[in-house]
Amino acid sequence: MSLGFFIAPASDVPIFRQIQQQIQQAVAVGKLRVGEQLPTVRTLAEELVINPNTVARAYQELIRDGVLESRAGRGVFVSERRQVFSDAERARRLRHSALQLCHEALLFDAGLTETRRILEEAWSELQGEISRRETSAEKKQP
Amino acid sequence: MSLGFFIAPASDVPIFRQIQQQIQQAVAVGKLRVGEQLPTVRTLAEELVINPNTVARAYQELIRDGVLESRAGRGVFVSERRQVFSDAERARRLRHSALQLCHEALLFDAGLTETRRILEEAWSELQGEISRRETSAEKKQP
Amino acid sequence: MSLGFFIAPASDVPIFRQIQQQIQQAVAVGKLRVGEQLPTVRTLAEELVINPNTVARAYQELIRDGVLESRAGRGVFVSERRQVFSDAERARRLRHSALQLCHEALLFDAGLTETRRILEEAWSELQGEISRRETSAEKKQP
Amino acid sequence: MSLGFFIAPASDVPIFRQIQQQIQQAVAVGKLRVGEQLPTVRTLAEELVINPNTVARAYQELIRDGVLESRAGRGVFVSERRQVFSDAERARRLRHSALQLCHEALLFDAGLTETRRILEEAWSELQGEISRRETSAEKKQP
DNA sequence: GTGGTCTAGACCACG
DNA sequence: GTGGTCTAGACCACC
Repeated sequence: MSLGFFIAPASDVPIFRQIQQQIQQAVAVGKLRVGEQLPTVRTLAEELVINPNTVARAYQELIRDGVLESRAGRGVFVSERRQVFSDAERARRLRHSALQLCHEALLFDAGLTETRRILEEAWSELQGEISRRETSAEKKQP
Repeated sequence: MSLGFFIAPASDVPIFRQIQQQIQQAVAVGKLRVGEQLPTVRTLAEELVINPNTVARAYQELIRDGVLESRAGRGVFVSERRQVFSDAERARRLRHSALQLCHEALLFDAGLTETRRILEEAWSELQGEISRRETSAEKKQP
Repeated sequence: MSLGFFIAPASDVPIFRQIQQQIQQAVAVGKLRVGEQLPTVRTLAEELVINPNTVARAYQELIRDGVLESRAGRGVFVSERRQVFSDAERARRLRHSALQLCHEALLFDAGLTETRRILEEAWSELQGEISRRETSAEKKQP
Repeated sequence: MSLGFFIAPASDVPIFRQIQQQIQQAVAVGKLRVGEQLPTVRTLAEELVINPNTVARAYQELIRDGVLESRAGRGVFVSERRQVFSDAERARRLRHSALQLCHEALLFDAGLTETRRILEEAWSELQGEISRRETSAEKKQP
Protein backbone atom coordinates (compact mmCIF):
# COMPACT_ATOMS: atom_id res chain seq x y z
CA MET A 1 0.00 0.00 0.00
CA SER A 2 1.09 3.52 -0.78
CA LEU A 3 1.58 5.86 2.13
CA GLY A 4 -0.97 8.15 0.57
CA PHE A 5 1.19 11.23 0.64
CA PHE A 6 0.02 14.09 -1.49
CA ILE A 7 1.53 17.41 -2.28
CA ALA A 8 0.01 20.66 -3.45
CA PRO A 9 2.64 22.47 -5.50
CA ALA A 10 0.57 25.67 -5.56
CA SER A 11 0.25 25.81 -1.78
CA ASP A 12 1.93 28.48 0.28
CA VAL A 13 3.61 25.71 2.25
CA PRO A 14 6.88 24.60 0.64
CA ILE A 15 6.79 21.09 -0.77
CA PHE A 16 9.52 19.76 1.49
CA ARG A 17 7.57 20.90 4.51
CA GLN A 18 4.37 19.30 3.28
CA ILE A 19 6.19 15.99 3.07
CA GLN A 20 7.82 16.50 6.43
CA GLN A 21 4.49 17.22 8.09
CA GLN A 22 2.79 14.24 6.54
CA ILE A 23 5.48 11.82 7.62
CA GLN A 24 5.43 13.23 11.11
CA GLN A 25 1.66 12.86 11.18
CA ALA A 26 1.82 9.31 9.81
CA VAL A 27 4.21 8.39 12.59
CA ALA A 28 1.99 10.06 15.18
CA VAL A 29 -1.14 8.13 14.25
CA GLY A 30 0.72 4.85 13.82
CA LYS A 31 0.40 4.64 10.04
CA LEU A 32 4.18 4.36 10.16
CA ARG A 33 5.50 2.18 13.05
CA VAL A 34 8.72 2.54 15.01
CA GLY A 35 11.55 0.83 13.15
CA GLU A 36 9.67 0.74 9.87
CA GLN A 37 11.61 1.71 6.72
CA LEU A 38 10.63 4.67 4.57
CA PRO A 39 10.66 4.71 0.79
CA THR A 40 14.01 5.71 -0.66
CA VAL A 41 14.43 9.32 -1.65
CA ARG A 42 14.32 8.43 -5.32
CA THR A 43 11.23 6.23 -5.03
CA LEU A 44 9.23 8.84 -3.17
CA ALA A 45 10.46 11.56 -5.50
CA GLU A 46 9.25 9.58 -8.50
CA GLU A 47 5.91 8.81 -6.89
CA LEU A 48 5.27 12.48 -6.13
CA VAL A 49 6.87 13.69 -9.36
CA ILE A 50 9.16 16.14 -7.64
CA ASN A 51 12.86 16.81 -7.32
CA PRO A 52 14.73 14.20 -5.20
CA ASN A 53 16.53 17.03 -3.39
CA THR A 54 13.17 18.12 -2.04
CA VAL A 55 12.45 14.68 -0.55
CA ALA A 56 15.97 14.50 0.85
CA ARG A 57 15.45 17.85 2.51
CA ALA A 58 12.27 16.62 4.23
CA TYR A 59 14.02 13.47 5.48
CA GLN A 60 16.93 15.56 6.67
CA GLU A 61 14.78 17.78 8.83
CA LEU A 62 12.99 14.80 10.36
CA ILE A 63 16.30 13.14 11.14
CA ARG A 64 17.43 16.35 12.81
CA ASP A 65 14.21 16.35 14.85
CA GLY A 66 14.72 12.74 15.89
CA VAL A 67 11.60 11.48 14.14
CA LEU A 68 13.56 9.45 11.62
CA GLU A 69 17.03 7.96 11.65
CA SER A 70 19.36 7.10 8.82
CA ARG A 71 21.11 3.71 8.94
CA ALA A 72 24.16 3.93 6.71
CA GLY A 73 23.82 1.95 3.50
CA ARG A 74 20.40 0.58 4.40
CA GLY A 75 17.98 3.47 4.29
CA VAL A 76 15.86 5.71 6.50
CA PHE A 77 13.72 4.34 9.36
CA VAL A 78 11.25 5.58 11.94
CA SER A 79 13.19 6.35 15.11
CA GLU A 80 12.26 5.49 18.70
CA ARG A 81 12.25 9.15 19.70
CA ARG A 82 9.21 10.11 17.68
CA GLN A 83 7.06 13.02 18.71
CA VAL A 84 3.54 14.15 17.97
CA PHE A 85 1.48 17.29 18.03
CA SER A 86 -0.49 17.90 21.21
CA ASP A 87 -4.27 18.28 20.97
CA ALA A 88 -3.94 21.89 21.96
CA GLU A 89 -1.46 22.53 19.18
CA ARG A 90 -3.73 20.77 16.72
CA ALA A 91 -6.73 22.90 17.72
CA ARG A 92 -4.67 26.07 17.69
CA ARG A 93 -3.39 25.50 14.19
CA LEU A 94 -6.72 24.51 12.70
CA ARG A 95 -8.39 27.52 14.30
CA HIS A 96 -5.67 29.76 12.88
CA SER A 97 -6.20 28.49 9.34
CA ALA A 98 -9.95 28.86 9.73
CA LEU A 99 -9.54 32.46 10.89
CA GLN A 100 -7.38 33.21 7.88
CA LEU A 101 -10.14 32.01 5.60
CA CYS A 102 -12.72 34.07 7.50
CA HIS A 103 -10.62 37.22 7.18
CA GLU A 104 -10.28 36.68 3.46
CA ALA A 105 -14.02 36.16 3.24
CA LEU A 106 -14.67 39.40 5.13
CA LEU A 107 -12.38 41.27 2.80
CA PHE A 108 -14.27 39.93 -0.20
CA ASP A 109 -17.71 40.44 1.28
CA ALA A 110 -18.49 36.73 1.34
CA GLY A 111 -21.05 35.52 3.88
CA LEU A 112 -20.83 32.39 6.02
CA THR A 113 -22.99 30.44 3.61
CA GLU A 114 -20.79 31.20 0.63
CA THR A 115 -17.63 30.58 2.61
CA ARG A 116 -18.92 27.22 3.79
CA ARG A 117 -19.77 26.30 0.21
CA ILE A 118 -16.30 27.26 -0.97
CA LEU A 119 -14.78 25.15 1.79
CA GLU A 120 -16.88 22.16 0.76
CA GLU A 121 -15.92 22.57 -2.87
CA ALA A 122 -12.25 22.79 -1.98
CA TRP A 123 -12.66 19.72 0.16
CA SER A 124 -14.24 17.68 -2.65
CA GLU A 125 -11.60 18.87 -5.05
CA LEU A 126 -8.84 17.75 -2.74
CA GLN A 127 -10.47 14.36 -2.06
CA GLY A 128 -10.90 13.82 -5.76
CA GLU A 129 -7.29 14.60 -6.40
CA ILE A 130 -6.12 12.21 -3.71
CA SER A 131 -8.20 9.27 -4.84
CA ARG A 132 -7.16 9.91 -8.42
CA ARG A 133 -3.52 9.67 -7.37
CA GLU A 134 -4.09 6.52 -5.37
CA THR A 135 -5.77 4.89 -8.34
CA SER A 136 -2.89 5.72 -10.63
CA ALA A 137 -0.45 4.47 -7.99
CA GLU A 138 -2.30 1.16 -7.75
CA LYS A 139 -2.07 0.72 -11.48
CA LYS A 140 1.67 0.98 -11.33
CA GLN A 141 2.10 -1.55 -8.53
CA PRO A 142 -1.08 -3.66 -8.19
CA MET B 1 -3.02 54.14 21.02
CA SER B 2 -0.86 51.44 19.53
CA LEU B 3 -2.48 49.11 17.05
CA GLY B 4 -0.96 46.17 18.83
CA PHE B 5 0.88 44.79 15.85
CA PHE B 6 3.43 42.14 16.61
CA ILE B 7 5.75 40.07 14.50
CA ALA B 8 7.34 36.67 14.85
CA PRO B 9 10.75 37.02 13.20
CA ALA B 10 11.37 33.27 13.27
CA SER B 11 8.13 32.41 11.47
CA ASP B 12 7.98 30.91 7.99
CA VAL B 13 5.77 33.83 7.02
CA PRO B 14 7.85 36.82 5.90
CA ILE B 15 7.72 39.83 8.19
CA PHE B 16 6.26 42.16 5.59
CA ARG B 17 3.44 39.69 5.01
CA GLN B 18 2.74 39.37 8.73
CA ILE B 19 2.31 43.13 8.89
CA GLN B 20 0.20 43.13 5.77
CA GLN B 21 -2.13 40.46 7.14
CA GLN B 22 -2.53 42.18 10.48
CA ILE B 23 -3.42 45.48 8.85
CA GLN B 24 -5.82 43.81 6.48
CA GLN B 25 -7.49 42.04 9.39
CA ALA B 26 -7.62 45.25 11.41
CA VAL B 27 -9.43 46.88 8.51
CA ALA B 28 -11.72 43.88 8.04
CA VAL B 29 -12.93 43.84 11.64
CA GLY B 30 -13.15 47.62 11.87
CA LYS B 31 -10.21 48.16 14.20
CA LEU B 32 -8.96 50.54 11.52
CA ARG B 33 -11.61 52.72 9.90
CA VAL B 34 -11.83 54.27 6.44
CA GLY B 35 -9.82 57.48 6.27
CA GLU B 36 -7.82 56.70 9.38
CA GLN B 37 -4.09 57.31 9.19
CA LEU B 38 -1.62 54.51 9.78
CA PRO B 39 1.58 54.89 11.73
CA THR B 40 4.33 56.33 9.58
CA VAL B 41 6.73 53.90 8.00
CA ARG B 42 9.52 55.03 10.30
CA THR B 43 7.42 54.93 13.46
CA LEU B 44 6.11 51.43 12.88
CA ALA B 45 9.56 50.24 11.88
CA GLU B 46 10.96 51.58 15.13
CA GLU B 47 8.13 50.09 17.16
CA LEU B 48 8.62 46.65 15.62
CA VAL B 49 12.42 46.99 15.58
CA ILE B 50 12.69 46.22 11.88
CA ASN B 51 13.90 48.00 8.78
CA PRO B 52 11.64 50.79 7.44
CA ASN B 53 11.81 49.23 3.98
CA THR B 54 10.06 46.16 5.33
CA VAL B 55 7.16 48.22 6.64
CA ALA B 56 7.08 50.18 3.40
CA ARG B 57 6.78 46.96 1.46
CA ALA B 58 3.78 45.86 3.52
CA TYR B 59 2.10 49.23 2.96
CA GLN B 60 2.97 49.06 -0.72
CA GLU B 61 1.20 45.77 -1.25
CA LEU B 62 -1.90 46.95 0.58
CA ILE B 63 -1.97 50.09 -1.54
CA ARG B 64 -1.87 47.93 -4.65
CA ASP B 65 -4.78 45.88 -3.29
CA GLY B 66 -6.80 49.05 -2.75
CA VAL B 67 -6.92 48.63 1.03
CA LEU B 68 -4.69 51.61 1.81
CA GLU B 69 -3.80 54.76 -0.08
CA SER B 70 -0.77 57.02 0.09
CA ARG B 71 -1.24 60.78 0.19
CA ALA B 72 1.91 62.47 -1.03
CA GLY B 73 3.91 64.00 1.77
CA ARG B 74 1.25 63.32 4.37
CA GLY B 75 1.17 59.63 5.08
CA VAL B 76 -0.73 56.42 4.47
CA PHE B 77 -4.46 56.08 5.11
CA VAL B 78 -7.18 53.45 5.01
CA SER B 79 -8.83 53.93 1.64
CA GLU B 80 -12.47 53.86 0.69
CA ARG B 81 -13.51 50.26 0.09
CA ARG B 82 -13.81 49.39 -3.57
CA GLN B 83 -13.82 46.18 -5.51
CA VAL B 84 -10.45 45.83 -7.17
CA PHE B 85 -10.55 42.23 -8.30
CA SER B 86 -12.73 40.43 -10.79
CA ASP B 87 -15.18 37.77 -9.65
CA ALA B 88 -12.87 35.12 -11.07
CA GLU B 89 -9.93 36.47 -9.12
CA ARG B 90 -12.03 36.78 -5.99
CA ALA B 91 -13.08 33.13 -6.33
CA ARG B 92 -9.50 32.09 -7.01
CA ARG B 93 -8.28 33.71 -3.83
CA LEU B 94 -11.06 32.43 -1.63
CA ARG B 95 -10.57 28.95 -3.02
CA HIS B 96 -6.87 29.21 -2.27
CA SER B 97 -7.50 30.08 1.37
CA ALA B 98 -10.06 27.30 1.66
CA LEU B 99 -7.56 24.81 0.26
CA GLN B 100 -5.00 25.88 2.83
CA LEU B 101 -7.50 25.05 5.55
CA CYS B 102 -8.32 21.71 3.94
CA HIS B 103 -4.65 20.79 3.77
CA GLU B 104 -4.21 21.61 7.41
CA ALA B 105 -7.29 19.56 8.21
CA LEU B 106 -6.04 16.59 6.23
CA LEU B 107 -2.71 16.83 7.97
CA PHE B 108 -4.39 16.66 11.36
CA ASP B 109 -6.83 13.97 10.34
CA ALA B 110 -9.86 16.22 10.71
CA GLY B 111 -12.94 15.28 8.68
CA LEU B 112 -15.14 17.65 6.72
CA THR B 113 -17.65 17.83 9.56
CA GLU B 114 -15.08 18.88 12.12
CA THR B 115 -13.46 21.33 9.71
CA ARG B 116 -16.81 22.90 8.99
CA ARG B 117 -17.48 23.24 12.69
CA ILE B 118 -14.10 24.90 13.25
CA LEU B 119 -14.83 27.32 10.43
CA GLU B 120 -18.18 28.22 11.95
CA GLU B 121 -16.63 28.80 15.36
CA ALA B 122 -13.97 31.06 13.88
CA TRP B 123 -16.69 32.91 12.00
CA SER B 124 -18.77 33.53 15.12
CA GLU B 125 -15.71 34.69 16.97
CA LEU B 126 -14.94 37.26 14.29
CA GLN B 127 -18.54 38.45 14.03
CA GLY B 128 -18.61 38.90 17.78
CA GLU B 129 -15.50 41.04 17.60
CA ILE B 130 -16.94 43.16 14.81
CA SER B 131 -20.30 43.82 16.46
CA ARG B 132 -18.61 44.55 19.76
CA ARG B 133 -16.59 47.20 17.99
CA GLU B 134 -19.61 48.64 16.21
CA THR B 135 -21.51 48.90 19.47
CA SER B 136 -18.71 50.81 21.13
CA ALA B 137 -18.48 53.08 18.10
CA GLU B 138 -22.19 53.93 18.34
CA LYS B 139 -21.73 54.95 21.94
CA LYS B 140 -19.06 57.42 20.90
CA GLN B 141 -21.11 59.01 18.12
CA PRO B 142 -24.81 58.27 18.70
CA MET C 1 18.05 37.03 -28.68
CA SER C 2 17.88 39.97 -26.36
CA LEU C 3 14.50 41.50 -25.70
CA GLY C 4 15.91 44.91 -26.41
CA PHE C 5 14.95 46.45 -23.10
CA PHE C 6 16.52 49.77 -22.33
CA ILE C 7 16.26 52.18 -19.48
CA ALA C 8 16.66 55.93 -19.09
CA PRO C 9 18.18 56.37 -15.63
CA ALA C 10 17.60 60.13 -15.67
CA SER C 11 13.90 59.84 -16.44
CA ASP C 12 11.17 60.85 -14.01
CA VAL C 13 9.77 57.35 -14.36
CA PRO C 14 11.41 54.97 -11.88
CA ILE C 15 13.61 52.30 -13.40
CA PHE C 16 11.57 49.39 -12.10
CA ARG C 17 8.48 50.89 -13.70
CA GLN C 18 10.25 51.40 -17.03
CA ILE C 19 11.10 47.71 -17.03
CA GLN C 20 7.60 46.77 -15.98
CA GLN C 21 6.04 48.79 -18.78
CA GLN C 22 8.35 47.41 -21.40
CA ILE C 23 7.62 43.83 -20.38
CA GLN C 24 3.91 44.50 -20.26
CA GLN C 25 4.05 46.01 -23.73
CA ALA C 26 6.13 43.13 -25.04
CA VAL C 27 3.45 40.75 -23.78
CA ALA C 28 0.66 42.91 -25.18
CA VAL C 29 2.04 42.98 -28.72
CA GLY C 30 3.11 39.34 -28.63
CA LYS C 31 6.84 39.92 -28.52
CA LEU C 32 6.73 37.72 -25.42
CA ARG C 33 4.43 34.71 -25.61
CA VAL C 34 2.51 32.81 -22.94
CA GLY C 35 4.77 30.30 -21.22
CA GLU C 36 7.95 31.94 -22.41
CA GLN C 37 10.70 32.41 -19.83
CA LEU C 38 12.05 35.84 -19.01
CA PRO C 39 15.71 36.59 -18.47
CA THR C 40 16.74 35.76 -14.91
CA VAL C 41 16.79 38.61 -12.44
CA ARG C 42 20.56 38.56 -12.31
CA THR C 43 21.01 38.37 -16.08
CA LEU C 44 18.71 41.29 -16.82
CA ALA C 45 20.24 43.30 -14.00
CA GLU C 46 23.67 42.75 -15.47
CA GLU C 47 22.50 43.59 -18.97
CA LEU C 48 20.91 46.86 -17.84
CA VAL C 49 23.69 47.59 -15.36
CA ILE C 50 21.35 48.03 -12.43
CA ASN C 51 20.77 46.36 -9.11
CA PRO C 52 19.09 42.91 -9.22
CA ASN C 53 16.57 44.09 -6.62
CA THR C 54 15.28 46.65 -9.07
CA VAL C 55 14.62 44.00 -11.69
CA ALA C 56 13.06 41.77 -9.05
CA ARG C 57 10.71 44.54 -8.10
CA ALA C 58 9.54 44.97 -11.68
CA TYR C 59 8.93 41.21 -11.97
CA GLN C 60 7.18 41.22 -8.61
CA GLU C 61 4.64 43.80 -9.68
CA LEU C 62 3.89 41.99 -12.92
CA ILE C 63 3.39 38.76 -11.01
CA ARG C 64 0.89 40.51 -8.78
CA ASP C 65 -0.92 41.77 -11.87
CA GLY C 66 -1.14 38.25 -13.24
CA VAL C 67 1.03 39.01 -16.26
CA LEU C 68 3.98 36.90 -15.14
CA GLU C 69 4.33 33.94 -12.80
CA SER C 70 7.25 32.67 -10.79
CA ARG C 71 8.04 28.97 -10.77
CA ALA C 72 10.03 28.13 -7.68
CA GLY C 73 13.68 27.53 -8.37
CA ARG C 74 13.21 27.72 -12.13
CA GLY C 75 12.55 31.28 -13.09
CA VAL C 76 9.88 33.72 -14.18
CA PHE C 77 7.52 33.05 -17.07
CA VAL C 78 4.74 34.77 -18.99
CA SER C 79 1.55 33.50 -17.41
CA GLU C 80 -1.71 32.41 -18.99
CA ARG C 81 -3.85 35.48 -19.57
CA ARG C 82 -6.62 35.84 -17.01
CA GLN C 83 -8.77 38.68 -15.89
CA VAL C 84 -7.50 39.81 -12.51
CA PHE C 85 -9.30 43.10 -12.10
CA SER C 86 -12.96 43.94 -11.74
CA ASP C 87 -14.78 45.89 -14.44
CA ALA C 88 -14.75 48.91 -12.16
CA GLU C 89 -11.00 48.68 -11.66
CA ARG C 90 -10.46 48.11 -15.37
CA ALA C 91 -12.47 51.25 -16.15
CA ARG C 92 -10.63 53.18 -13.46
CA ARG C 93 -7.26 52.33 -14.98
CA LEU C 94 -8.24 52.99 -18.56
CA ARG C 95 -9.76 56.29 -17.52
CA HIS C 96 -6.55 57.18 -15.73
CA SER C 97 -4.46 56.55 -18.84
CA ALA C 98 -6.92 58.50 -20.95
CA LEU C 99 -6.72 61.45 -18.57
CA GLN C 100 -2.93 61.42 -18.80
CA LEU C 101 -3.26 61.77 -22.55
CA CYS C 102 -5.81 64.56 -22.19
CA HIS C 103 -3.54 66.46 -19.82
CA GLU C 104 -0.68 66.20 -22.26
CA ALA C 105 -2.98 67.35 -25.05
CA LEU C 106 -4.18 70.33 -23.03
CA LEU C 107 -0.62 71.23 -22.23
CA PHE C 108 0.26 71.29 -25.91
CA ASP C 109 -2.93 73.05 -26.94
CA ALA C 110 -4.22 70.08 -28.92
CA GLY C 111 -7.97 69.88 -29.39
CA LEU C 112 -10.13 66.78 -29.04
CA THR C 113 -10.11 66.22 -32.78
CA GLU C 114 -6.32 66.24 -33.03
CA THR C 115 -5.98 64.09 -29.90
CA ARG C 116 -8.40 61.55 -31.29
CA ARG C 117 -6.43 61.44 -34.53
CA ILE C 118 -3.19 60.88 -32.66
CA LEU C 119 -4.81 58.07 -30.71
CA GLU C 120 -6.00 56.42 -33.89
CA GLU C 121 -2.57 56.66 -35.47
CA ALA C 122 -0.94 55.11 -32.41
CA TRP C 123 -3.56 52.38 -32.49
CA SER C 124 -2.90 51.53 -36.15
CA GLU C 125 0.80 51.50 -35.51
CA LEU C 126 0.38 48.99 -32.72
CA GLN C 127 -2.03 46.80 -34.67
CA GLY C 128 0.43 46.74 -37.52
CA GLU C 129 3.16 45.58 -35.21
CA ILE C 130 0.95 42.83 -33.77
CA SER C 131 -0.22 41.45 -37.10
CA ARG C 132 3.30 41.58 -38.49
CA ARG C 133 4.38 39.45 -35.56
CA GLU C 134 1.50 37.02 -35.97
CA THR C 135 2.28 36.58 -39.65
CA SER C 136 5.90 35.77 -38.97
CA ALA C 137 4.78 33.34 -36.25
CA GLU C 138 2.54 31.50 -38.71
CA LYS C 139 5.44 31.08 -41.08
CA LYS C 140 7.41 29.38 -38.34
CA GLN C 141 4.62 26.99 -37.36
CA PRO C 142 2.12 26.74 -40.24
CA MET D 1 -8.59 87.14 -16.08
CA SER D 2 -7.33 83.97 -14.47
CA LEU D 3 -4.44 82.23 -16.17
CA GLY D 4 -6.59 79.13 -16.37
CA PHE D 5 -4.11 76.83 -14.73
CA PHE D 6 -5.49 73.55 -13.53
CA ILE D 7 -3.94 70.72 -11.61
CA ALA D 8 -4.81 67.06 -11.31
CA PRO D 9 -3.67 65.89 -7.89
CA ALA D 10 -4.29 62.24 -8.78
CA SER D 11 -2.10 62.39 -11.88
CA ASP D 12 1.19 60.56 -12.14
CA VAL D 13 2.85 63.89 -12.88
CA PRO D 14 3.84 65.72 -9.69
CA ILE D 15 1.88 68.89 -9.04
CA PHE D 16 4.86 71.20 -9.19
CA ARG D 17 5.70 69.86 -12.63
CA GLN D 18 2.16 70.34 -13.87
CA ILE D 19 2.38 74.00 -12.91
CA GLN D 20 5.83 74.33 -14.40
CA GLN D 21 4.71 72.86 -17.71
CA GLN D 22 1.63 75.04 -17.92
CA ILE D 23 3.56 78.22 -17.28
CA GLN D 24 6.14 77.24 -19.85
CA GLN D 25 3.38 76.53 -22.35
CA ALA D 26 1.58 79.78 -21.54
CA VAL D 27 4.80 81.66 -22.26
CA ALA D 28 5.34 79.72 -25.47
CA VAL D 29 1.93 80.56 -26.95
CA GLY D 30 2.05 84.16 -25.77
CA LYS D 31 -0.63 83.86 -23.11
CA LEU D 32 2.09 85.23 -20.84
CA ARG D 33 4.22 87.98 -22.44
CA VAL D 34 7.85 88.78 -21.85
CA GLY D 35 8.21 91.03 -18.82
CA GLU D 36 4.74 90.21 -17.51
CA GLN D 37 4.45 89.52 -13.80
CA LEU D 38 3.25 86.20 -12.43
CA PRO D 39 0.90 85.77 -9.50
CA THR D 40 2.66 85.62 -6.17
CA VAL D 41 3.40 82.21 -4.76
CA ARG D 42 0.74 82.65 -2.10
CA THR D 43 -1.93 83.87 -4.52
CA LEU D 44 -1.45 81.02 -6.94
CA ALA D 45 -1.26 78.51 -4.10
CA GLU D 46 -4.59 79.74 -2.75
CA GLU D 47 -6.19 79.69 -6.18
CA LEU D 48 -5.12 76.10 -6.79
CA VAL D 49 -5.69 75.05 -3.17
CA ILE D 50 -2.22 73.57 -2.78
CA ASN D 51 0.84 74.04 -0.62
CA PRO D 52 2.76 77.29 -1.35
CA ASN D 53 6.01 75.31 -1.30
CA THR D 54 4.77 73.44 -4.35
CA VAL D 55 4.21 76.66 -6.32
CA ALA D 56 7.57 78.00 -5.17
CA ARG D 57 9.22 74.86 -6.41
CA ALA D 58 7.67 75.27 -9.86
CA TYR D 59 8.80 78.90 -10.07
CA GLN D 60 12.25 77.88 -8.90
CA GLU D 61 12.70 75.36 -11.69
CA LEU D 62 11.51 77.86 -14.31
CA ILE D 63 13.92 80.47 -12.98
CA ARG D 64 16.71 77.91 -13.20
CA ASP D 65 15.68 77.21 -16.81
CA GLY D 66 15.68 80.91 -17.66
CA VAL D 67 11.96 81.03 -18.44
CA LEU D 68 11.19 83.26 -15.47
CA GLU D 69 13.28 85.64 -13.48
CA SER D 70 12.90 86.84 -9.93
CA ARG D 71 13.23 90.58 -9.27
CA ALA D 72 14.09 91.01 -5.62
CA GLY D 73 11.23 92.44 -3.59
CA ARG D 74 8.95 92.88 -6.59
CA GLY D 75 7.99 89.43 -7.72
CA VAL D 76 8.53 86.93 -10.51
CA PHE D 77 8.41 87.90 -14.18
CA VAL D 78 8.63 86.27 -17.60
CA SER D 79 12.24 86.46 -18.72
CA GLU D 80 13.60 87.40 -22.14
CA ARG D 81 15.29 84.02 -22.50
CA ARG D 82 12.10 82.04 -22.80
CA GLN D 83 12.07 78.75 -24.64
CA VAL D 84 9.39 76.60 -26.21
CA PHE D 85 8.90 73.03 -27.23
CA SER D 86 9.67 72.27 -30.85
CA ASP D 87 6.91 70.81 -33.03
CA ALA D 88 8.79 67.53 -33.21
CA GLU D 89 9.01 67.35 -29.43
CA ARG D 90 5.31 68.13 -29.17
CA ALA D 91 4.39 65.35 -31.61
CA ARG D 92 6.76 62.92 -29.96
CA ARG D 93 5.29 63.44 -26.52
CA LEU D 94 1.68 63.28 -27.60
CA ARG D 95 2.35 60.12 -29.57
CA HIS D 96 4.05 58.60 -26.54
CA SER D 97 1.06 59.28 -24.29
CA ALA D 98 -1.30 57.90 -26.92
CA LEU D 99 0.76 54.72 -27.19
CA GLN D 100 0.64 54.29 -23.42
CA LEU D 101 -3.13 54.40 -23.56
CA CYS D 102 -3.20 51.91 -26.42
CA HIS D 103 -1.00 49.48 -24.54
CA GLU D 104 -3.24 49.71 -21.51
CA ALA D 105 -6.24 49.11 -23.76
CA LEU D 106 -4.59 46.05 -25.30
CA LEU D 107 -3.88 44.65 -21.86
CA PHE D 108 -7.51 45.06 -20.90
CA ASP D 109 -8.92 43.77 -24.17
CA ALA D 110 -10.49 47.08 -25.08
CA GLY D 111 -11.09 47.79 -28.78
CA LEU D 112 -10.46 51.06 -30.59
CA THR D 113 -14.12 52.04 -30.30
CA GLU D 114 -14.18 51.62 -26.54
CA THR D 115 -10.82 53.33 -26.14
CA ARG D 116 -11.98 56.29 -28.20
CA ARG D 117 -15.12 56.54 -26.10
CA ILE D 118 -13.07 56.50 -22.88
CA LEU D 119 -10.85 59.24 -24.27
CA GLU D 120 -13.86 61.36 -25.11
CA GLU D 121 -15.35 60.86 -21.66
CA ALA D 122 -12.08 61.79 -20.00
CA TRP D 123 -11.91 64.84 -22.21
CA SER D 124 -15.40 66.02 -21.28
CA GLU D 125 -14.69 65.38 -17.64
CA LEU D 126 -11.55 67.50 -17.77
CA GLN D 127 -13.27 70.33 -19.68
CA GLY D 128 -16.10 70.31 -17.17
CA GLU D 129 -13.67 70.52 -14.31
CA ILE D 130 -11.82 73.43 -15.88
CA SER D 131 -14.90 75.50 -16.64
CA ARG D 132 -16.21 74.80 -13.15
CA ARG D 133 -13.01 76.20 -11.67
CA GLU D 134 -13.08 79.25 -13.89
CA THR D 135 -16.63 79.97 -12.85
CA SER D 136 -15.78 79.78 -9.18
CA ALA D 137 -12.73 81.95 -9.77
CA GLU D 138 -14.86 84.61 -11.49
CA LYS D 139 -17.21 84.67 -8.53
CA LYS D 140 -14.34 85.54 -6.22
CA GLN D 141 -13.03 88.39 -8.40
CA PRO D 142 -15.74 89.49 -10.84
C1' DG E 1 8.06 66.03 8.07
C1' DT E 2 6.02 62.30 4.82
C1' DG E 3 6.68 58.18 1.44
C1' DG E 4 9.36 56.42 -2.83
C1' DT E 5 13.43 54.66 -5.11
C1' DC E 6 17.75 52.57 -5.54
C1' DT E 7 21.98 50.30 -4.16
C1' DA E 8 24.95 46.84 -2.00
C1' DG E 9 25.23 42.85 -0.06
C1' DA E 10 23.80 39.00 2.99
C1' DC E 11 21.16 35.00 3.73
C1' DC E 12 17.45 31.78 2.86
C1' DA E 13 14.18 28.65 0.25
C1' DC E 14 13.51 25.78 -3.49
C1' DG E 15 14.59 22.38 -7.10
C1' DG F 1 21.23 27.53 -10.29
C1' DT F 2 16.64 30.09 -9.52
C1' DG F 3 13.83 33.85 -6.94
C1' DG F 4 12.53 35.85 -2.15
C1' DT F 5 13.51 38.40 2.00
C1' DC F 6 15.75 41.59 4.86
C1' DT F 7 19.04 45.09 6.24
C1' DA F 8 21.57 49.45 6.08
C1' DG F 9 21.85 53.50 4.36
C1' DA F 10 21.61 57.07 0.72
C1' DC F 11 19.08 60.27 -1.96
C1' DC F 12 14.95 62.23 -3.92
C1' DA F 13 10.07 64.02 -4.37
C1' DC F 14 6.47 66.06 -2.26
C1' DC F 15 3.93 69.04 1.02
